[in-house]
Amino acid sequence: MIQIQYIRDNKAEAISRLAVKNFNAAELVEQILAIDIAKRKTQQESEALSAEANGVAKQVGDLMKQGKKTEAEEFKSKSAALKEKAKTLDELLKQEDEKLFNLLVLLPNLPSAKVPKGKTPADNEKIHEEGTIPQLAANAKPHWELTAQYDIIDFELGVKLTGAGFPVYKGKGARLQRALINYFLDKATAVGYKEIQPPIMINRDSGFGTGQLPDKDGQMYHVTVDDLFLIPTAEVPITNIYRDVILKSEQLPIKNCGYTPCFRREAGSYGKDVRGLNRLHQFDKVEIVQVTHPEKSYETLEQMREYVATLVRDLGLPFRVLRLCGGDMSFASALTYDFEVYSAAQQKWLEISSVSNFETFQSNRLKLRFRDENGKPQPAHTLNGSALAFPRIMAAMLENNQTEKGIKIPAALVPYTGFEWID
RNA sequence: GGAGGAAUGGCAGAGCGGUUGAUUGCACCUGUCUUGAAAACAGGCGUAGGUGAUGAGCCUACCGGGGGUUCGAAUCCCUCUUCCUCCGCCA
Repeated sequence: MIQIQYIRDNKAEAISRLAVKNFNAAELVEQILAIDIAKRKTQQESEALSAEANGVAKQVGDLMKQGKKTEAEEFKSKSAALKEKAKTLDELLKQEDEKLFNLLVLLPNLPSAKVPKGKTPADNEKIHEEGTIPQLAANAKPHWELTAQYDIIDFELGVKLTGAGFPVYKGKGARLQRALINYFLDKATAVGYKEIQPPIMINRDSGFGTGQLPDKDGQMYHVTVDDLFLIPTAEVPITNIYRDVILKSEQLPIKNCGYTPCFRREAGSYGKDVRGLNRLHQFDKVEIVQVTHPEKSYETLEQMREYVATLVRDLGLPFRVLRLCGGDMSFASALTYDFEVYSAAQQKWLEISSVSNFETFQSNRLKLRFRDENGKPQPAHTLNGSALAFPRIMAAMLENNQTEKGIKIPAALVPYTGFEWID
């Protein structure tokens, strides 16, 4: 969430920056500032009354000590009257506070200066492309045919057990999945990320902290009896570790990683884009999360981008990196890079990672702060990225590496799979 | 699931209706002393909001969360959460 102080001081700038995200903030900002003024006025009046009442109550105490009961009674009723007045004001203050908060959370994060203008994915800026797109034989198959042919992922069985979008990995498919978990975690820990194994259900406070709640609750699976949510990404629990925490500056940067299954309802998305592994309700992912000093976050973002690039490169997959335009960015992000791999049989680019800097947007919600040089708490910056999301990596690997004699496992993974071919 | 007990500042631990934002110890910071360090001594050391110049100062709120009683609550009552002990069940 954006800090009210920023909006007070930089109204015009806030509006124009949000316009890059195609968000028309003018009216909302006006409402926010109006309520902010009203709220502060109420607060001042209420606090003045409280101060007076506190003074009177103290006098009651003093008089009681001196045994002047009659006089004390006088002050008692005076204090009671003050309290009555303050109560009404407090009621109003509470309402105004809530109203302000409810409006404030409607504002998306401000995009950084580098974010290109644009409305659709077509406006994203391609900043990098590497690897060669394999020329497949004419009879090359999409991954959902390959998985059936080699009996490594069973979509129908998943439908039987659970429903569409919950595939069952079998045999070498399951082993390959397990290899990816270990491979990506080993890579991440080797460059200094601490491995975390978090709960895969989270409460409302956590959902709010990283920005999934209140607005995107429909995208998460909700365990209603306990009011818990299945995580859509490990980002949620791993970042919420630092909710309500004031870090020492020497603790920064914090680098965490974690493997978890991820659950997404993906309500309303059907059709050919969701075929096979392209879009699932449950999938596996290794996530990297960092908490940094505000001055270091963009440097860190580039490091994370380069790290993710090494992962894709080592798997031998052709990929490209996009800087997302304002219209395609998430609500909470200030700058996002998407990684896409080319899935040669489907002949399309599939998103396999998203690396973002949230600046203080999540920190403000989380109350995640660090003590600066002067010992004062101020919000830290949070970042995260997929490193990587498995299903589409799997799809591209299966399709791009298919041969007459089977599917070739990338050399980097062989120590983890224990086999070179799926055949 | 049942029965008890507890939750106070970074940690430990007082306070159980009236200058208590909160005794004290440890940790931490500054100063004196010292060639330097330790020790000793002196002082400082929470968060948020408001006001003010994003200073000093002042005001308000916060002793697990929420609500209540009272002129006044960390202190009394209700409720929720978490932890501990005992019983039951169980991977």
